[in-house]
Amino acid sequence: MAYWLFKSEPGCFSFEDLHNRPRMTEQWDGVRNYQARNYLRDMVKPGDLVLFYHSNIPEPGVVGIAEVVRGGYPDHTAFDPESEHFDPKSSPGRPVWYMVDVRYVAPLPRPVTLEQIRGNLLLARMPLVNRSRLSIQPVTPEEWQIILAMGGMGGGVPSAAGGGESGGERGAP
DNA sequence: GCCAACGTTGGC
DNA sequence: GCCAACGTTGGC
Repeated sequence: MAYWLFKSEPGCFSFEDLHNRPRMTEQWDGVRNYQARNYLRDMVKPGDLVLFYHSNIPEPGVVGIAEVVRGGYPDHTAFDPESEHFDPKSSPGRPVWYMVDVRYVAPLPRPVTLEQIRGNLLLARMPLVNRSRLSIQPVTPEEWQIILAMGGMGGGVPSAAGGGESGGERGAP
């Protein structure tokens, strides 16, 4: 099981939008960067957990948790000339771009801002800090724990969606 | 809206 | 294969 950070511009697709989906799932398509593509195609697996990050806003940061429910499969929006993500280099026979499906899990009680992340030396190696343009990033278990603790979720991710955050709260590591 | 960082494209 | 030009991302 691995951890990831997915970035999205909330004006395009926000964590709340994911929450408001009827089944709270979303196809994470439109990624057009080879390094991010490699992660989606080869590494992102069902059951992996995702930090949902809002970019391009006055206070960017991690706002919630999602879960991967389907691993990498060809991004069909690349095949569609009508799509803004159309790419003639990609075809069903030889797909270039890949997507995954994610499910809403829970919001962070307190969003963790980029400023806070930059301010924590233990998070200095996150790509977010010095390679901010990568839209799909791996997160180490240590970074995961730290960010959840900073967000007021020190006890870990609630097992069920919908986030009853009472009960099993334990001390941060 | 500006600008720095960085990825991609295309000429040679 | 190099490198300049260009486009995009994203913080501020």
